Amino acid sequence: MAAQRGEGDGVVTRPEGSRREGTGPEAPADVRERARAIPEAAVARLAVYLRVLSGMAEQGVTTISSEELAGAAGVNSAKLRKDLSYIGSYGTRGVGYDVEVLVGHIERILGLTRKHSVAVVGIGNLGHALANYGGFPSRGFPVAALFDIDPDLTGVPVGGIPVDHIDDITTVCAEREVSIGVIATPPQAAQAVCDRLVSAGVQCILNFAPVVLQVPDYVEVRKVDLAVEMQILSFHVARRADEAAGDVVNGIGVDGVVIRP
Amino acid sequence: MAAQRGEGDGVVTRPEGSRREGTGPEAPADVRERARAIPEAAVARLAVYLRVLSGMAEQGVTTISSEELAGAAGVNSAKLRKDLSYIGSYGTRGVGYDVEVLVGHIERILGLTRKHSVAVVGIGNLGHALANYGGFPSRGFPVAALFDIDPDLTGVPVGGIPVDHIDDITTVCAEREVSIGVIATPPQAAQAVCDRLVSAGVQCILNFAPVVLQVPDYVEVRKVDLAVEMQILSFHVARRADEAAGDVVNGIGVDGVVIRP
DNA sequence: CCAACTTTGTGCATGCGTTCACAAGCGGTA
DNA sequence: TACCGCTTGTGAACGCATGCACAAAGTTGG
Repeated sequence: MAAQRGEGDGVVTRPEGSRREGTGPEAPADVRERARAIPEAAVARLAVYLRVLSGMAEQGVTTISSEELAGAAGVNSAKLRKDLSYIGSYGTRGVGYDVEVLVGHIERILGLTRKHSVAVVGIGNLGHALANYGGFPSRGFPVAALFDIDPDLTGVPVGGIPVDHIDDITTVCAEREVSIGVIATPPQAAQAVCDRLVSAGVQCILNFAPVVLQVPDYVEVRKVDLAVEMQILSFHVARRADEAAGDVVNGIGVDGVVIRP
Repeated sequence: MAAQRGEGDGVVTRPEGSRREGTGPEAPADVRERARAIPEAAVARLAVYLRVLSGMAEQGVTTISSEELAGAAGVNSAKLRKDLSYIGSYGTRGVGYDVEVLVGHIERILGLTRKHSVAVVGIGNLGHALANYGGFPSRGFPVAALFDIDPDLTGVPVGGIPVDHIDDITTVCAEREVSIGVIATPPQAAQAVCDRLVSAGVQCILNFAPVVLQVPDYVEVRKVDLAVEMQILSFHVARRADEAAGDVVNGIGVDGVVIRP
């Protein structure tokens, strides 16, 4: 047990849980890796900054201060500066940041200088919406392939891209160099689809199905779970209702539920 | 069997108030406040546990250990137990958790004992998908209203719900007691729609538009930004490519892009 | 009824992420 | 050129979340 080990290893702590691999010897954290050790939370915000900056650039803004950009992105200016400091020092003290320059650097860090072909699996309501979503191609994520298990759908183009049968995932993904897979299937099918994508070499997956996917360590999964989002909001609604009611009937929620055991 | 939300069980363990409060010369930790002090991250995970547990219940599982549940939810078992401890002590040592009981308590905490009517604004591709999405009503989030700015759409039902004009948001939302607003409009319209929802009394918003919404403090906003998700994945793709390429040609990415100037 | 075994609940330590506060650096101005 | 005001970049403090390890509590078997 490496209890008192304070430095050196353990740069990335992934959720261990149930992985399919044994405790394989990970790639040792090398030096270059550390330079790239940008907090996950910061990466998400960088994407937001990028969008704001792009909008600014379109409006002809050439320079922006951390205070302004932070306001537009909805964050604290200190946090913004720290986030930007992870990618380098590209501001000018006393002036601010050059919008164009910053856009370039963020795009580089986020890997947007190369195209990332996307495959969408599951052409139901959501799949249709995703296939037609203009936001993907316009931002460097061309939808290169669509898949469904329904033979009636295969061959029919959706949003200009023909639908292939799910059995062809491996070959089609390899051919079109798909690097990101989007799962928009019913929950029952999600894990199987995920497995196929992984065996087709896809290492990044965006999962809309309400299931917890089991993947090897080297695969990156992000999930968008509408039910979870709704329930988080529900929690806040309830909290608020309790607050309001709690002032009157201490300890008892509006619907009679005991709040404070 | 045990009443899921009986009024009688109120007593419940009140641990000898030995929670940490010595460190804080702050305001005396409000008691009711504590019940509410569930970390945001834990709330999100509770929703996941709930889904897993519901699935277990359907399969006839009556009891589950923290280890099993944690595995199915993709988290560490210690974290799971800590998350559950935030909502109370409902497990049995040596045995595990009663699935039904746990489901009941999580639902109560998440506020799922009451219905939360949802309004979807913007009936484009995504709006259609959301209106037809079965996951909402089945989980206690009935879609009570749809809105769009296009007069051609108003009146036409989508997924069984008629579309109202966006100008009627205030009255319709009040009538149907909408508590959660979903914004699926183009980015340009999002802030205006948001403002209307807020003035209609909606305090929780789920935003799919790629903009940072400005709202009063008392309004809770959660955002689902596909572009950001894709860019985070892109970041990981790039990081990986750098790793691979960096070992061979230091500083130069596989496609010739300079990675570390 | 006791002993051995299982699993929860939680105190504590660790590490990450956020915020504060300020020195360093740069442009403008006299 | 020298000074002044503004803004960046970052060291350090703080707070929250995570993971570990174990006592407490309950069950099972003899």
